[in-house]
Amino acid sequence: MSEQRYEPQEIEPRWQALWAEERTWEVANLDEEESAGEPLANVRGGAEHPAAYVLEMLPYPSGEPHIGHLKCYALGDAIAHFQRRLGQRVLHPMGYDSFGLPAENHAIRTGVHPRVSIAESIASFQRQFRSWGISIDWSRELSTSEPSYYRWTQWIFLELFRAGLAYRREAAVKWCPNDQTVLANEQVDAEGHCERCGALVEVRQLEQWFLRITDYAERLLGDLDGIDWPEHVKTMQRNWIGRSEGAEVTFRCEDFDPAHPVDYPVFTTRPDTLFGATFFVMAPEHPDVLRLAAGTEHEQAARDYVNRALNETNEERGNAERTKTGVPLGRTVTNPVNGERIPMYVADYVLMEYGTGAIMAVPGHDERDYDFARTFGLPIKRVIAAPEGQDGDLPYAGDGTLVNSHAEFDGLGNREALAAIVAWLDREGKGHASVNYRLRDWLVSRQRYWGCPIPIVYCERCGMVPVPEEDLPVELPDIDDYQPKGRSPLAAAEEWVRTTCPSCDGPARRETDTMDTFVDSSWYFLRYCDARNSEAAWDPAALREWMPVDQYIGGVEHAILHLLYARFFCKALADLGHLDFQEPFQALFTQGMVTKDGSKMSKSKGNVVSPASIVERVGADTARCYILFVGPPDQDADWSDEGVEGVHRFLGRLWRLAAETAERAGGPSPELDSPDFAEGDELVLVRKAHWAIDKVSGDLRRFAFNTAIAAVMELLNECSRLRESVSIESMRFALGTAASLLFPFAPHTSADIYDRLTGERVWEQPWPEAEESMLESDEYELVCQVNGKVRDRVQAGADATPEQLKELCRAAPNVIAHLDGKELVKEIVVPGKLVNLVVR
RNA sequence: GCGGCGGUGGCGGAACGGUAGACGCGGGGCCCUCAAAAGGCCCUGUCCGCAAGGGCGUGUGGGUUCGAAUCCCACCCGCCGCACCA
Repeated sequence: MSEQRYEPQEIEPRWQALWAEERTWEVANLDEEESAGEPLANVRGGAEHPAAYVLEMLPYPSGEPHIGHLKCYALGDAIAHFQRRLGQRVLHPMGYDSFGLPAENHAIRTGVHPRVSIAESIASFQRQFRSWGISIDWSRELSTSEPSYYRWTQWIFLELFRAGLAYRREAAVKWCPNDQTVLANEQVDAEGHCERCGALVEVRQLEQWFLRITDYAERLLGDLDGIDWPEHVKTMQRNWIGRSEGAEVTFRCEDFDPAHPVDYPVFTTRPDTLFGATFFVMAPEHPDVLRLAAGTEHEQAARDYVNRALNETNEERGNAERTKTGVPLGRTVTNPVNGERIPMYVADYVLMEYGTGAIMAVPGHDERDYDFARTFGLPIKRVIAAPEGQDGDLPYAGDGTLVNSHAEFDGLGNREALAAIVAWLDREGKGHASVNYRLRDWLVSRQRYWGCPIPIVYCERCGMVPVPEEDLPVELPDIDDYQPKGRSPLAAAEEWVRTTCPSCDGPARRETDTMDTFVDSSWYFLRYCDARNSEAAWDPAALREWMPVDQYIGGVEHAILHLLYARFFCKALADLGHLDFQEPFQALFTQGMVTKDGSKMSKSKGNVVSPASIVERVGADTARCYILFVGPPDQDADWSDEGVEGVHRFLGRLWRLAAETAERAGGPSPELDSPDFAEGDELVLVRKAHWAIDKVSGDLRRFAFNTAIAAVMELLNECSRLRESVSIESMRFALGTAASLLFPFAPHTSADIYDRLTGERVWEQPWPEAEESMLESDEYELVCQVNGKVRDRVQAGADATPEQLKELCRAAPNVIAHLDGKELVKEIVVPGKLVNLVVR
């Protein structure tokens, strides 16, 4: 018998070539399949089989894939394979998020067109995905920077524009004075520096494009309840949306111009403390601040303060620890509930973006207002008394009884009073119940080259005009100079910019900003369903077949942005009649990071593990199994080369024992049935195989890949232990089962083993089912406890009655020793497990 | 500060309220070999003991229970997210 070596370098390319040749993982849409006549290999009976959509977040193709990609796709592939073998038609596509800053920055440095560098990266990603053996339907591959894709990104933008969901507005944006460009939020570090050049970022007022995601705040919040996502991701989204219930209350300013009083609404979550308002504060950005201060003794001070505040970074302003600053405006407003005139201030602790940009200050019951009042010597009034026995020191933010307010409300519990005061305000026309959100509209314009052009032209006569659908895509022109100079590099492409108005044929200019890349990735999962459609973004029938995504997989770093934007797109598109579902991702799995020596892999730390080198050394199956075996996939995992070796040894042992068994059996034979009349060691091994089927199936359903692989290891250990004492048939069954179970994790090795043993294709086999009778045995080890401590173990029959079990336990030698001279108080029997004797 | 997650051998990690430490790594011993690599077999929480066996053990302190890593209360530590959001 020849000694055989496990050689993944030979095995893996062989199976990859077969899968590529036969296009094994392609699935057709049902309508295409009917007309095409020739069903693809893995379309089993078409419509009879339920559709499943398994999707990993699409990669940003920069350089080469890293270990995090390997983990993500190994994980998704395991799920996709499992679902296929459960009889589902599985859509498992791949694409590239290929617009974006890294490619553009590379172009600025090297002069290489982003299209060229992106194409190289994509080629590298494709090569590696194939070398990892990921079961991808390549017929649906897409790249967001291709005109055939972004044509539809533009179409969606125009749909949103027509619905009023895309609009232009002046806003404060991040501006880098060195690079002369607006920056994406994600390009500004925590200290407010430009990620690229390190300059301190400024805030500028510029007209920008926004998407009206705030219209969807309530639905984005509410619909979280109906989707199967990790709780922490839902929590993050809830916090980000930041819903607050309260009231809008109007304060009137009459001393600015008594003939024309001005009303200033404020938002408060505590209208019950309205009687405690002793001053009023406006944000420095509030448009009326300077007008109010004009002509008062505070005019200059207010002007200086506003200027200083506007030039401060968010980081400085956002620091709640520092002493409160502000300047009086020399004006007063009237508190609507008691007619008191209270002074107005401007202070930077009030934010223009939240609520109305002005607040009523209640220093007795709000910590920030309290700090401000202490600094400026303003009155602090208690209007809520803490319950008996509780520390009610001011500022007191807890519940209690209203005091010092008004005869009508004093003595009420504050929650009750809140409702009563809001009702009163409503009746008097001075306020109403209101809900506020932290969520802001999504700024989508970028003064950047490598992005999707915004399909709008500006005409002197007609104003802002959408590009007609038949003229899409507005293609991104080639340019020579990628350097941003305070406006989009596209603005220099004069020939491209100059155009004619679609509406009046007069001279017009194109929008030169491009879209945030998060727009591109907010709908790509829809395009996969009908990726080659040149007539429309998708055929609604294709979406009905596949959407929503049954299992989405990716990193937590997208917990808010991408996942929130994609949800918003679906809701908006559904409202416009393009979709008939509200949520894109029915279930979400967030994978943990892969670290090295406990820290994040990075080039500067020199601790980067390259998937390509691992695959070259030990094979893709080892790499994939290791990364799933090392720990629960939602947790961070530390890369260990020794651990990789361990998994490699396991695959080698499995493969060698299988190859040897196949040889001993005289080559492959198709039947792989569970041997019927096994006994002794035979039975032990066959039972172990059925146990493994049961264990791996359950573990796969709950994404416990680490314990699933461990179960196959246990099965192999049992095979090794019993190799001399069991029949070739039992061994074939056990090893074939091991390969079958391991296929979702180590597809090449498993396919090879299964082929050697049976001559059949493991991916075409249905997922094995454990025989119920094989999961029970007629004897088991009964644990005998005395006072909850294990004292002995004895063999017990599966059908023994509780009485018999007690009897067995009492007779166990070491139990007898512990019962000596004690009084038996109680006997607990857990059939199949243990007996616990309680003694005194 | 608010919210979320976590704390188990030398290490990664297992464990429907029912045998704590599966599986793997690392370590030790042995076999094969002229030797090594590769491979195979055995041991491996800790302390006492020749052994049989026993004590102690899941961040800390309490509680519920016949029985707690698991449930409850209080606390300590670590990680992540948000943070002057009225």
